[in-house]
Amino acid sequence: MARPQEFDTNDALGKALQVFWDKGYEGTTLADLTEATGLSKSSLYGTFGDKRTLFLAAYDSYRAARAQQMKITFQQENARDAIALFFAKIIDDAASGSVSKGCMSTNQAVELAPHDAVIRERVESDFKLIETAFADAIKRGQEQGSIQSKQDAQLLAQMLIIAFPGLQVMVRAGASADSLEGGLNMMLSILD
Amino acid sequence: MARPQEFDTNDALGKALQVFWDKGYEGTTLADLTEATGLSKSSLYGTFGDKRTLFLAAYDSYRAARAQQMKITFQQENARDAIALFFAKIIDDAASGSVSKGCMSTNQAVELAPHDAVIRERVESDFKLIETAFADAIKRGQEQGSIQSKQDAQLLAQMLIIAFPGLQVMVRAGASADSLEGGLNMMLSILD
DNA sequence: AATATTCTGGACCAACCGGTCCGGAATGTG
DNA sequence: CACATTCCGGACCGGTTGGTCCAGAATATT
Repeated sequence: MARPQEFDTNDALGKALQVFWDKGYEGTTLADLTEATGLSKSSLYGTFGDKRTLFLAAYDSYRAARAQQMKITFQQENARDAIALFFAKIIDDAASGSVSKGCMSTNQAVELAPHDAVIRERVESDFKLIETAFADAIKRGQEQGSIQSKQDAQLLAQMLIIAFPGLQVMVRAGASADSLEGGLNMMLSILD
Repeated sequence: MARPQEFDTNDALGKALQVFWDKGYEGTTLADLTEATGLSKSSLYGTFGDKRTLFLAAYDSYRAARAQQMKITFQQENARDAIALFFAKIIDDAASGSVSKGCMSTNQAVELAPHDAVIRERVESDFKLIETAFADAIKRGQEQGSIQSKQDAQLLAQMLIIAFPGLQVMVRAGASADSLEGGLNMMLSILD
């Protein structure tokens, strides 16, 4: 009955996400988005609504994907390895040749969160999710013996959640993997 | 002979800085700047040049002021106290009622540094300066006994320099002082 | 093949962007 | 008091912004 959509909605959302992730909200123009997705303004608008709505959709897809990735990472049997792996992946991002975009939630914590309650809520929720994953992993590690420190799991998680955006900012600013690994390992050594 | 400037250049630069610091580069319009400084476009332009030049001047004044503050903080006799004080000041920023702007270099690491070599150089230089101050303080603390850890001072400094932007991002995103203190103290405990 | 429906490209829009410029106001000097 | 000099408000500019809209192309159904 109707003409079918010629493009893949999810694919277009993913392309838009890459731009927002890289350039931020303000730094991204509609021209950037049409170029990246290959769509015209009207298709973009008809499908996703205005710029902000598109941004939120893209950001939410990012958040869901990252949450899923994290979940998988923390399924690692050895809890201490899981935590180390989680951070190692961030640093790997710095080592890979291409320009690193860091973590979008961290970027948004800086760009929009201070003046946009909707974004701030999402950012806080993301950090909380990670902190909880840390805390759970630490408790598990303390039970299984992979984490020998008897320190309070919640406090240890609060320490790690500070390191997370720290690393992400460093990666986005162009720090080398080498210079980050040393400091990270030192911090993780407190788990032993 | 000539009509004297009616405004204080440094004062105007400071006002402009506040806006850039709060809203970022892209998020700040010339209208914001004229409103904050009370100057007209032509005065702003004649005194400081274009937006980017003004931004760099404001940013550099920020960097100089912060470097000076840091220097004073690290003059604290007890090296371990100096480090703790340095971080405590960041968290105090979160506790003070007004909206926290975080650290401008951290903000710029996210906003402009990835696509602007000039800014990136400044950001990297700032982080390096802090890392060096950490390393020096740690060595000093190890000598004087205020820092008991025998770990390599450089590695410890690399750990702390990861925490720095981490805390700043958290503060800017609106984290409470309480939730940050625990994690911070845990990290600092590695110095003991 | 005809048709109804929906997609899509690009013209179009008002508002705002950073930046320029000029004419008049203000002021220190002689 | 007159003048040279500098400051400064705001008009003005071209380009870009996010956003709207419509005419025509494309297609699943009948």
